[in-house]
Amino acid sequence: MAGVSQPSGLPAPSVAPDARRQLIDAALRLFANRGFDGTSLQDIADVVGIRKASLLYHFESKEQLRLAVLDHLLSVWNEGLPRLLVAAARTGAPRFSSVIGELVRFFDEDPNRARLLLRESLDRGEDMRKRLQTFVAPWVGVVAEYIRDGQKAGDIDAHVDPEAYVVQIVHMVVSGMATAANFDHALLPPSHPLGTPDERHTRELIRIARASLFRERGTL
Amino acid sequence: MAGVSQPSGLPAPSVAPDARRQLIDAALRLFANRGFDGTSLQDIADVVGIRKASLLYHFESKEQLRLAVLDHLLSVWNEGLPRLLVAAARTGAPRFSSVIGELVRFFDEDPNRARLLLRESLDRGEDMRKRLQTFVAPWVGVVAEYIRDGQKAGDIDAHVDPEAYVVQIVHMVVSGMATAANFDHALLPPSHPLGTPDERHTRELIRIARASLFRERGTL
DNA sequence: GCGGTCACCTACCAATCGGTAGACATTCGT
DNA sequence: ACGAATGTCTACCGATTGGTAGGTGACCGC
Repeated sequence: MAGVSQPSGLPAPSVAPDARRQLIDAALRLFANRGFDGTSLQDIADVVGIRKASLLYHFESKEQLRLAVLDHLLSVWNEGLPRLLVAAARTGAPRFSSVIGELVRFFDEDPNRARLLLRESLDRGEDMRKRLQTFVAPWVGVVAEYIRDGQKAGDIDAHVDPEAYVVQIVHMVVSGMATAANFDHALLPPSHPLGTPDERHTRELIRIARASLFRERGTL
Repeated sequence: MAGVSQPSGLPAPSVAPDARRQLIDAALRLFANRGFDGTSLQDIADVVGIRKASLLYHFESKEQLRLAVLDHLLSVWNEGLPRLLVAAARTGAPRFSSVIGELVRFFDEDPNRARLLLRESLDRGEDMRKRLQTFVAPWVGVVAEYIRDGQKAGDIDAHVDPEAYVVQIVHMVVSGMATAANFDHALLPPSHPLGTPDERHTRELIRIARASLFRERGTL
């Protein structure tokens, strides 16, 4: 039935330098946009151009592919971490701009990252909690400590709850990037003197983060 | 038009008057927690205690059940809208507290609402965009107008982009409530002098919203 | 030349998916 | 009392799912 259209004798050796990598990339994109349950192994194999059975040669199960995608994402995050901590080592407003800039950049580079993270924490909260505890919690602690320094020095509002503040901002960035295209474009007029919905979204995000942090109103 | 309740003309209620309602409730919970694709009609029927075929008597397809769940959710939202607009009709700080309080309450009442909304905008952004445009955009406009009044009166920061601000805060509330249990508990220590992670989350959310809105630092 | 491993393939499987057909019982207006 | 809805059931369907079995060719060190 359903005579599978065997395209040909498949003469192409199909270089396939890093099929594994290609599969992870395709899976990231599909998982992020359709969800884990909404994506079949067939879908992923089709994108890469191999058979489903060949996919299962590289990853012994769908679950393990999921883990590989997540591991890959977190390793990319870890690569960028030093740069972020360097940014956090500055002082005052430059520090603020640098840190939040690095954060935004990571997800702006590929919004699928934000979508996947959001989906994972919806689908498998328990697993995600552990991962966040390992990969993000220490970094949150570092930034929170910088905030406490700022509070002692007097340039950061004493009412700020450092950890909770960082978590909220991260949350805002992640979920914002994940659904910005849908959410903001629906609620913000497409053309406006202040700019495109995306621009207004990002600008206001940074304004909110800054205005709710420093004691004195920032000078833009 | 979708007649909500028959004007006493139809006697029809009969034995299982709320099978439909039960199914919608169960579907909301399951869709919110496992996603649409991660939930089978069998799962939903099991929760209610009927057979899958009986479910399909009430909803002619899974897709229509999805739409019914969404319609129900938005009708509940619409029921609460007047109260929210009354809150918005106040002035100054009380207005702020009332509005954001109503918003938080809606999702706090049942966090599945936030989870479902977030999932829908990830899974079917296009559809969600239209729904938001119909049900939320007008309300965003009203609140934004109030913010503009406040800016003219001088008690709200002139740098605030009214629409973008409202969207950001709504975004923060929705995605915050949707994943609070996982996200915050992972990154905030379970016991802390400032309170539970939930308390700190909500308190900081409101602080951020307020501090980034008013020109003068609010006095709590 | 030869065995082994790698990376892919075809062909298949049991389970589950959303959905249909039709029997059966209860309740209703007439 | 009776026919018609209404709501539930059992039994089934074709398609798709994640996963397995086993074959084939290219390339490797020896």
